[in-house]
Amino acid sequence: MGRRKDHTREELTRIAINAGTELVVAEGPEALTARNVAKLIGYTPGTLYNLFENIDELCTAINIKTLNRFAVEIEQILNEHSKSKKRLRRICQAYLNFHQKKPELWALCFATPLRSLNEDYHQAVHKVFDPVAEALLPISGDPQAARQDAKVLWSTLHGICLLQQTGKLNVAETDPAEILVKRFLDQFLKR
Amino acid sequence: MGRRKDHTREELTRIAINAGTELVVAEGPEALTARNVAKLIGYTPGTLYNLFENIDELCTAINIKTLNRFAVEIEQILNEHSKSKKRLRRICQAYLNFHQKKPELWALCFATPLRSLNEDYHQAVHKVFDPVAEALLPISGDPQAARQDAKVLWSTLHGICLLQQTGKLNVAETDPAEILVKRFLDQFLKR
DNA sequence: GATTATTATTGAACAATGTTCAATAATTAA
DNA sequence: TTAATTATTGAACATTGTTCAATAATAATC
Repeated sequence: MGRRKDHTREELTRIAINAGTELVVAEGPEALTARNVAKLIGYTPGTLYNLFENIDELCTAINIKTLNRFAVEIEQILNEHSKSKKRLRRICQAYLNFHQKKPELWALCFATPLRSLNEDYHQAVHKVFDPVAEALLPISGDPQAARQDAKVLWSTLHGICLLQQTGKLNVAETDPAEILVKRFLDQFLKR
Repeated sequence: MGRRKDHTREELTRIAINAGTELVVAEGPEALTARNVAKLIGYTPGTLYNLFENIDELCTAINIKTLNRFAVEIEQILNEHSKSKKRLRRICQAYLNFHQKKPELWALCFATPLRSLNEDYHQAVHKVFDPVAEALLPISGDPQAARQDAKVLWSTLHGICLLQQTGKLNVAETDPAEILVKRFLDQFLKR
């Protein structure tokens, strides 16, 4: 078959991203292959390389969508609460909720090594990171400290979920992520 | 060629693990392929499958060696220091040092998804984890709290190094891992 | 409307991965 | 010396990512 032009380039890109997302949700990050995505959208692998430089770029595009959705959730939390500590606890809760409800998308976003992270990705990260740093401002003191604390907070959430999901810290007893995050926050916000 | 028997099965296993380690250190985790390792030790890929169930098992074997080395370092730290907080700060420092000096081995151990983690691996994790939980006992109060705090501490270190190495949290400014860990510890040990 | 130019899509190919396993040849046992 | 054992090979298969000339459907031109 030759030229079909059922969709614009932009439409097709969106279709591929959605199909990729479905694949990851249904079968995990390792199911995100060029052939799987192509088959699901009714095209051949070659077409995907018209839309994306490589498969990592498709992966990054999915992650950007994921981050943007999470950013909306954070925005809602900031609107619903005005106290800093309450905000932070709710954001952490939302993070854990995301990890629990969509572990495959979480893994694709945070536990899958990628070769290329473009500017769009870093922008999406900002939309998730900046509100956390802002919520920390009254607690940390100055902006620089708040941003550093936000990185620590983010890293801890990240690490707790990762070690739980990968089982790389399977010692005798297993503590739910919520318990560990609570323990962290109780001490972290004590100021 | 047929049967050579230059080495015992155990020797050959050790040789393969060492070769794999060298490969990872020199060229990163993605260089750890059956063919690369086989070539380096003067055998064919098939031989590796006589020694290991699959390539992940070789990967795990390397990680066990890495963890055991780190466990020795922790042991030394506990011998050199008796104060809990000093111990913990020095352990964190050693962790950061390991990450900085051997980023490829660190990545293989903590940032590479594996399909199988055997009992030997979890035992090696214990040798690194338990001393941290022990050092935390006077600070956390009871043993359960200490173990939970150890998981938090471990997760935070893990997260900070991972986000730095992968560049998945590249916001405007970059803070060295040491700064972030110090900020974490200052608050975490304030009790 | 016929012809030409453009381009979206294909599909076959290549290299590299993990993995298997019958064949083989060197060692060990009888 | 002969037979049994087994460590090692090497070729094969399936699956990856990726490339790119060929193709066929659309768009442009006359």
